[in-house]
Amino acid sequence: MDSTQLLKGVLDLAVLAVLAERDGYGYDVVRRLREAGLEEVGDASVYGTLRRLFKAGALNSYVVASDEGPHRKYYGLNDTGRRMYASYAGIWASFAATMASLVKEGHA
Amino acid sequence: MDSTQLLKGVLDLAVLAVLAERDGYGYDVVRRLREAGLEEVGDASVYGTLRRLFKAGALNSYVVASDEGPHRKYYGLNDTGRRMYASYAGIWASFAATMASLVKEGHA
DNA sequence: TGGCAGTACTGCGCAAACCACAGTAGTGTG
DNA sequence: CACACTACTGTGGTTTGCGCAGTACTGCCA
Repeated sequence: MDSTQLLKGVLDLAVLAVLAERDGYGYDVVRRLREAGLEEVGDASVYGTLRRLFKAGALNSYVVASDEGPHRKYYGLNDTGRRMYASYAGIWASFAATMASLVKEGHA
Repeated sequence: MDSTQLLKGVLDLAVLAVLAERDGYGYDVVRRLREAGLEEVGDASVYGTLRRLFKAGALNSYVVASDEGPHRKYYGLNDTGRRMYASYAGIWASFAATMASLVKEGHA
C-alpha cells in the first residue's frame, strides 16, 4: 500500500479501529463512529467500507438473529485485519504529523 | 463546505499551507510539499489543485519570466484563501484529534 | 548543429472513495 | 393494518488524485 491510499481511505482506518475494540454490525459501526466524532459519515459509506474490507480478507463475518429487527451481520478483525490496522495506524500517524508540521509552520 | 471534503481534499490544505508561507509556482509547490514529507504527491495533482483553488477564488496569480526555463505562474493566497486556510486548518485539526482518539482506544 | 536533460505547465481519461437515495425486509406499537 | 424503527443492499453521481502524453523554453555538450 502506498500512502496514496490514505489521502483518501481514512474511513478504512476508522472502521478498523472501531472493530478492533470489539466486533460490530453495520448499523452499530455507524453509530459508534458518529459517537466518536465522525458525525457526518454516511451509512452507505460504512456498509461499503465493510464490504470492501471483507472482500479484501481483513474481516470475518457471522450472522446473528435479533429481537428488535432483522438479523445482524457482524464483522470482526482477523489476523490480516489486525495487521492491516496496525499498518494503517502507523502510516496515518506519520501522515498526520507531516500535515501538522506543514500547517503549523504556515501558523494558520 | 461540509467535512466530507476533508476525508478527501487534504491536498487543498497542504497547498494552502505551503502558499501561506510564501507565494509559489506549481513546480515549486510540488518540491516544497515533497520536502515537507508528502513525497508521493503527484505533480498533476498539485497543478490540478492550484487550478481548482484559483477557480474557487482563493488564489491570485501572476506570471514571472525565468532564466532557467519557461515562464512561471506564481500563486498566492488572497483574503478568501486565507480565510479558507484558517477554516480548513481548524476542521482538519479537530478531525485529526478525533481519529487519534479512535485509533488510540483500539490501542493499535 | 542536433540532441538531450531539466524546468514548467496543460489536458485527457481512469479508478477509487464517499455519498444520497431508493428499495427490501424484519419487528413492535397503536 | 399502517407506521416507525432497525438493518442491509444496490445504483448512480461527483470529486479527487493520478499516470501519461504532450508542449515549450533554456542550457549543455559533443
